[in-house]
Amino acid sequence: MSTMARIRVLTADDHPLLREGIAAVLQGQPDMEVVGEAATGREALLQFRRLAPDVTLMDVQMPDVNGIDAIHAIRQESPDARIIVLTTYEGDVLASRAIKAGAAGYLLKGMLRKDLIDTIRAVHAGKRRIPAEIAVALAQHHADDGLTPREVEVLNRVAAGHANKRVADELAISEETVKTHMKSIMAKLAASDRTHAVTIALRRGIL
Amino acid sequence: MSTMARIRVLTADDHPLLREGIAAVLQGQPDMEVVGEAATGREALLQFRRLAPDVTLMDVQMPDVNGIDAIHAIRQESPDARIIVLTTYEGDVLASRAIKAGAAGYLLKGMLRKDLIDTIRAVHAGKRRIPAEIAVALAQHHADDGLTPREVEVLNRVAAGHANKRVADELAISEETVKTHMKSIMAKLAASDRTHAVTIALRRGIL
DNA sequence: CAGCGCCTCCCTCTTTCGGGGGACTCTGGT
DNA sequence: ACCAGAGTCCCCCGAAAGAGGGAGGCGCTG
Repeated sequence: MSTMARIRVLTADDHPLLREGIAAVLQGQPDMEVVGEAATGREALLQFRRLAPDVTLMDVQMPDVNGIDAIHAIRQESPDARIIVLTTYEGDVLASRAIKAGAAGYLLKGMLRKDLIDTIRAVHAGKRRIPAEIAVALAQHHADDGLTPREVEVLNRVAAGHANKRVADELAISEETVKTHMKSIMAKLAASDRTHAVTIALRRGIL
Repeated sequence: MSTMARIRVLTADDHPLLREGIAAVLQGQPDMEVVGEAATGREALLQFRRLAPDVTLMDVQMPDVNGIDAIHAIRQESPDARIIVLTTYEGDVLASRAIKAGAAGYLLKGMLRKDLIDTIRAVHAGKRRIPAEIAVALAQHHADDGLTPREVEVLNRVAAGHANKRVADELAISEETVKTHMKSIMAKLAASDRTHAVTIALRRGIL
């Protein structure tokens, strides 16, 4: 046991109390240890470079640089980095982005200690661990999510209460184009009107 | 020291990891101890009755019964219960409701260990601890937002993409009345249109 | 190079919103 | 007894939104 190398874990979360909780749980495990902590995405990247942890637990919503971008950055430098996303369920879009960014595991903060340590061990062993509820959500919306950058830009302004005409002026395009974008947004999200589209987008984490 | 009674704390949060973190922090303090945990509002109420803790740490968003209602229920039975709300910042409405429900403290999950133990000690001593950022948010939207139950009902359906006419049918009132409600909703939230109203309501935690 | 997705623009027509009024009940509190 | 707030209903009217088309350019990839 003492000769066996422990799993070195880096935790990245903007909630100190949660990091404390993770540390407390891992401290009770003989085969793992927290070697570093980060409160922002930028910090996470720096700490990853410095420590080269075996497993990284990464929150998606962090100040400075968000978790998704941090995962991208880390995996660009170290394509075999083992990263687990740790989050309260924020909508399927964030989940799917995290998976696409290269996360090997997805943990909900509501999960138990056992799930945490199981997932860490599994991911460290090179496996992937995506909970069923997330997988289902991904499958359900696999085809549709894809709003284009322009569409997101339009929807953002619409959510802010801007009329089509005003959005058109802001983006320096014609009102007709904005209406075209709105049509395709509502079709993609299966929304009955612009208000519904905004509701869906906010709940899914698109906006 | 050993003769001094310790502050008995109950934690209510649906995130086991966070409860673990709190427990870990309090374990390091000689004058406090976690005597119970709850994962839902209902559990929190039951545990409170059973344990009569000195201080209760309560999350606002929990399954079953939410934190605000749980605070109401507890303070109705024990008006001198000392309760601290613990949450990720969800918008000022939840904060103000929690304060009104009788919370003596408001803690953000992003806060440090020191803030946690300081607030617990202060609240246990009968003081109130509301962070400046929350106080400012409360002052800005001074008199709460004050959407009436009926208005929330209307806005909920509007958020779901229902036209005024349809909302009218669902609530068995005339379309004119729905329009009147929408006018007052938009005025209260200072929204430029229905879509903006929904955005604001979702971000503030009203919907 | 043909096709596809993205972005852009235009037209018509109907429905829906939203601003501006006013007005009637009922309730709870001063 | 009175007044404020909530909830209801009604009017007019201009502006916006949405459903229905069509259409062209541009960049990427098979």
